[in-house]
Amino acid sequence: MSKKKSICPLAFALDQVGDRWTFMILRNAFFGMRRFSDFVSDLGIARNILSQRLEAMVANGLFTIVPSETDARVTEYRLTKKAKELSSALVAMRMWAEKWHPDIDFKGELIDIATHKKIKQLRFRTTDNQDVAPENVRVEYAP
Amino acid sequence: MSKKKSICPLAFALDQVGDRWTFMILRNAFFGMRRFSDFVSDLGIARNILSQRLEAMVANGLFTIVPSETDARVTEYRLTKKAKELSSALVAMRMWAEKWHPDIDFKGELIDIATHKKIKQLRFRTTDNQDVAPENVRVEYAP
DNA sequence: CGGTATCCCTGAAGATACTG
DNA sequence: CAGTATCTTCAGGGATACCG
Repeated sequence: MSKKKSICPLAFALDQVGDRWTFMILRNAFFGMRRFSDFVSDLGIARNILSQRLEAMVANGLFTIVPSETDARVTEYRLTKKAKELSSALVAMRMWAEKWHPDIDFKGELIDIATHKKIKQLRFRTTDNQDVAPENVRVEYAP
Repeated sequence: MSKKKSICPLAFALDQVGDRWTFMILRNAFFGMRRFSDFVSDLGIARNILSQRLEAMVANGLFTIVPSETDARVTEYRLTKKAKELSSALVAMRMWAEKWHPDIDFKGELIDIATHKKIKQLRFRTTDNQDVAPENVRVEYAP
């Protein structure tokens, strides 16, 4: 490994969330998990490691620490907007896994909370709001 | 670490592409890279590690090995459809990085190859083709 | 060219005990 | 409860030499 300041956005993103534990922590957080001990017991992660990850995630603006309103001794890790917007990437990975491994019995389904219908595909939009299929998206470099 | 057969689709996906090198290899492959030595020299990855990764990726159906048509001695790693469809997830991560770190000078831009317009947002669609914004997508569990 | 076979070594993860 | 502080282990990565 050992990459310094990479100009690749993907590498950059991976610097922040490319770690396996970070992903799993995020996943649990998306499901409403907010407390240190809950992460420990659910993920089976060592306390010191979790501590490191959370610290980094706070530093990267993925979590904000908030004292619980109900119990003063309890601290809550709340997802920031930045973190929440990463869910699209996780959803994309989930859809991919479901599509290519239909044999596996995954739990849960992606739904639109407004209409309650199942999510089937991912799309993109141009700056002028035109629909674009994923396979038509490319990275282009200016000379 | 140490997760066996996890029922979480995200964990499952990470088992296949959750490794840093795998991500970078994929990225390069999306840009047309196909040969062993090219990955070695561009990524700076150790040969044995690259070998391991490629082997796993072939086993997971991300690459197919094809003898080069131009040079018989050369082997090509070609992305499968499965791998290509993962690009959506990478694009999502790229968009996220660009949005939240506009200060960074990332190279290249996402464009629609049909109209050549810039890609701005990611959307989803329900099974009956209705548009859904990312923030309205949730995972729901059946009792 | 496209790997395989070794050896080494570091850094990340785990376990555990302790603290505010 | 939510961490911190240590200690230890081990596997993953790097370097290098070699092979078909």
